[in-house]
Amino acid sequence: MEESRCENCIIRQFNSLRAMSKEELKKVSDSKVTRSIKKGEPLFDEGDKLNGVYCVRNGVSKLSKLSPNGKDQIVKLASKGQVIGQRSVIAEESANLSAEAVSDMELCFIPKESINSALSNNPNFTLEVLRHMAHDLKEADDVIVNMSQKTVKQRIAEAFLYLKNNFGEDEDGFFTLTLSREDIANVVGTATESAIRIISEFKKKGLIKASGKKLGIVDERKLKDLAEGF
Amino acid sequence: MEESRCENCIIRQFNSLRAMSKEELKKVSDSKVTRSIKKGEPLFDEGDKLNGVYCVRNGVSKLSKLSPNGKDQIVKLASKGQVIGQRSVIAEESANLSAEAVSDMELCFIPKESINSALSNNPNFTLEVLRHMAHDLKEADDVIVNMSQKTVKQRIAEAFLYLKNNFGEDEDGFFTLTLSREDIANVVGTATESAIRIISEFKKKGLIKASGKKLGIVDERKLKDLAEGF
DNA sequence: ATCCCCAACTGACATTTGTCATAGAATGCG
DNA sequence: CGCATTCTATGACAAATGTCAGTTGGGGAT
Repeated sequence: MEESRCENCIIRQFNSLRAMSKEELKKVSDSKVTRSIKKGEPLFDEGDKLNGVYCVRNGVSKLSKLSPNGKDQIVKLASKGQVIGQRSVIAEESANLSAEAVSDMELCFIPKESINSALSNNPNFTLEVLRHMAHDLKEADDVIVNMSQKTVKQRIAEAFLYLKNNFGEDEDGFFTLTLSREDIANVVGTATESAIRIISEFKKKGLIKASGKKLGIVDERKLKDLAEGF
Repeated sequence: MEESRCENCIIRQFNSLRAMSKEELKKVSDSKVTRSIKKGEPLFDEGDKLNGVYCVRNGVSKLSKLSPNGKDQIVKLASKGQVIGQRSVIAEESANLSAEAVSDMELCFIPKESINSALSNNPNFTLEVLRHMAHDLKEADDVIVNMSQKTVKQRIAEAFLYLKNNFGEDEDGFFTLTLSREDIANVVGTATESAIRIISEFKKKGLIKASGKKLGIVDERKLKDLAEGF
């Protein structure tokens, strides 16, 4: 069971927990709860009060928000090493987004008390969290620009590049993370049918490939050009 | 000149500077430089290295980003009490957005050294900044959802409500902040002509009013319904 | 005042995107 | 294995939005 101690967990190297002291990590480790979630199961819903944060050990979760017209917008995909729910815990607000597993997941739940105590006692940790959030904010601003200024076609091209760069591909060049067409549509903010049509078009043009539900990139250069508007 | 000392500045009550200690504020006050900017003048550009942050005393600045297709997307409007450039200074990155005055402005430039020293020495301040950034991040997520799921008409309706709620109106019910049609278009992420057409439509329907360049809300109820999709 | 210029506006049209309907393919389940 | 259900796909059409072209009008400069 030694590997399940936060002090020894490699995952934390990727997130703000690395700025915690030995003692703080011990406290976190003692209070944490490991959870397994199957693909399709919810982690929490928009409006829920979060009593802590989730540190992703394995798998991917989609963070989405329901718009008034009834459609889901996926705002972020969180995978290994990412911490989910920080924002709500820090701002002491209920969750702004809902989280659901898009692949089987393992995560550690860390009660907010552990986080809060570190935040008020360890300036290094706070600063580290702050830096992370500053980075997230920049990414969010970029997404705003993409969403409002790029065409659906450009955004889907970007989504493909994003899937490759963030989650990788297998030996055959297919994405490690398999998303449904509906999820892809919800990432780029369009109708499922539109997404499917454009994916078919990309396939015909030889930019991407598909096998069953798996998708992969064939011509990255052209896809990049397309995303930039050429 | 007493009023120009940060220690006595009311403005700071609205932002994270309120969490600074007396001594820190003194240091900030000694190192700060007051700047006046006329409407239309730039504060800094995307990619610039910021050597500090700006605290807005008066006026409004638009923070925008150029998309690859050559159009400007306004991501945020910053007014009295807001701090501009925090994100870049904290993340130690160059500016992700460019800033330009949309009305005459007065601001205080605070060198990053003062900020950084407070960040590493005063956990309360760091936490306060963190909370602010968490709030900004939530707002950004909401904007993402709006941008990708709402129609241009809905977004323009929202923009009007936003202008009223954030910058107020004069005794005749016109917005305190006057934006050009182009700026409005860039806030909601659409073509200037589309924005103008929809504004005309709203005028005809008696939802809003216009006098010269000034705009104002007539029927807030209906405008809200429209923004929500009814 | 007059001219000039840029912002505001309008029309016509092309393009993009959403919606509805339907059919085939894949998947899970008894 | 066969059925039901969900996902993928495609066509036809409607609606939303962008683009281009041209007109109007008000404010500032001289």
